[in-house]
Amino acid sequence: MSKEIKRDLPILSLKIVMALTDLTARQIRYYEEKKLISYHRSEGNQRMFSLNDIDELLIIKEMIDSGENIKDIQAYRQKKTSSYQNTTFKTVSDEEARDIFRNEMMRYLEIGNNPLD
DNA sequence: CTTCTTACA
DNA sequence: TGTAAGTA
Repeated sequence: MSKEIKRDLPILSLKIVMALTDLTARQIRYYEEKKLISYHRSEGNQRMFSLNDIDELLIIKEMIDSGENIKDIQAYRQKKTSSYQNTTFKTVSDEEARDIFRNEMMRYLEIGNNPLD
């Protein structure tokens, strides 16, 4: 049996996520509305989050705090999702994965979305 | 008590 | 984004 934690399992309540990310319920729901994050519901239409969701929320929070447009982040995620099929995977740690994701996000936001163009 | 949606400031 | 209102 694996001792690995299933980080993609939605088991966290909004309250916990708020405490873990320092985001308000309003912000989290807003990000969801803008499709900045994928979401899952459970009994009673309650939002449930996974550990991976926490990571993405933290990243998005940084993006927004650093003044990025909702639209750019949204565009990035759509592109990301649609190009997953023929991707070569290699084993990386969660920390590496988060780092890679953040860099990709940063790079994407810097290229082709420059207001000065 | 916690969360949800809708709507207004 | 915050918050009030009426629910589930």
